[in-house]
Amino acid sequence: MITKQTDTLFKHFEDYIKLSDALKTALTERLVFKTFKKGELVHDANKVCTKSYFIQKGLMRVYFLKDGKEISEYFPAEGEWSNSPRSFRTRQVDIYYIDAIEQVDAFCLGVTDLMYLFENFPEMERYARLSMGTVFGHFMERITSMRFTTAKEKYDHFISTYHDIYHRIPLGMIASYLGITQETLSRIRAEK
Amino acid sequence: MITKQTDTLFKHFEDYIKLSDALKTALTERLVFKTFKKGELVHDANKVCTKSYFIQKGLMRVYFLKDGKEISEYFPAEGEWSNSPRSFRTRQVDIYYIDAIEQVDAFCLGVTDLMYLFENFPEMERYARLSMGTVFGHFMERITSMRFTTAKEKYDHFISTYHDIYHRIPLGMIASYLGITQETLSRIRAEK
DNA sequence: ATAATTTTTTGATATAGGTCAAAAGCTGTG
DNA sequence: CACAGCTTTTGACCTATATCAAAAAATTAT
Repeated sequence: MITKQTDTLFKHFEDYIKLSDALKTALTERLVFKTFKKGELVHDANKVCTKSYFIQKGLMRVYFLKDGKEISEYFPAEGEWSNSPRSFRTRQVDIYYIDAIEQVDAFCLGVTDLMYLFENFPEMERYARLSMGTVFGHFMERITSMRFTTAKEKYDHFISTYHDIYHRIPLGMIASYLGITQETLSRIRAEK
Repeated sequence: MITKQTDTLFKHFEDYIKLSDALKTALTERLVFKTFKKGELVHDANKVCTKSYFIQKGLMRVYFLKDGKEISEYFPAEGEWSNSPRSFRTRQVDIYYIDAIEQVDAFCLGVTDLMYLFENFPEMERYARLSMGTVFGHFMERITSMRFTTAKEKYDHFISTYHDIYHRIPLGMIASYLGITQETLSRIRAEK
């Protein structure tokens, strides 16, 4: 019998809470291993997001459409959860699509299963609260950085927060994430 | 004996969880009523933020300094908690100051008391997770809006999200919140 | 009230970065 | 390999918004 490679995931949980064997089992039973090909759609904005993916390997992109153009919202990577946050939370459709920038290995957890875990393992509530706090902090920092006036400053901040993965993301996607044109970003990269 | 006016606060909690009498009592015992005069400093960036304020009446401003200028981060108002998020969470200093835009009535809850509540009332964990989700949603929407190209679009989005209180916030503070100059904002308001 | 201070508006000018267009560089497929 | 379809770069030009400066309006203090 093949054991699921849940090490990374458990390690992630243990950054926030102590994992009991019972919770480990309950999690393992509910996680479904899933892979996505490069470019494959992970979540469609026209549907309610009922699944959250914990990325083991690879890189995704959360984006939305504005005037027909794809605007990157953020890039979930190894060791992070990926979903359409509000849709997953409120069970309503939202504007975000998710696709795979690279081939992805992930564990899938459905809302219903997650709810079961919240009901039966109070420490899951704590995990969610604490891990959400971390993400919240990143978002705040990002808002702060988006007000840095020049495009160069925005790009520099992007590089520093995404230093491990920025070279794996196409230029055009980074430009829309920063709210600048790809021409401008290309010029910023050229000088220096 | 004077009863604390905890109605608004309890109502806020009950948007997310059912409040037991025991939790109500535990909360009431730990909340300290506090007022701030207009312009008074609520939190100093040079200190660790150990208190969270639930605003009953009035308006605050969370801001930081960039090149000696005050940049508004957001404006906590009636029915919301106000603190320096990362400092409160990590017990380290952070860049944010908080002051009162108007005279404020608030309930103060210290970190230690909050920790006690998390330890003894699992439903508090759930409350925190869920209410944080709401705030998280607002932040995401804001990041999306910050990429709207024109200053006018940013301002329109601000008006729609802060429609109840935008007229109570001085123009200069709104401008720095949006990342535009106050001259530009003044001109936007003038036309139309 | 009157003065003092702060906030907002108005004007003139400069520039970062947008738009449009086209060339160059990559990547994958039969 | 060669072609098709992307992605990135380069160039020319233009516009929204920043800057700087000063007047006007509003708020606060004496």
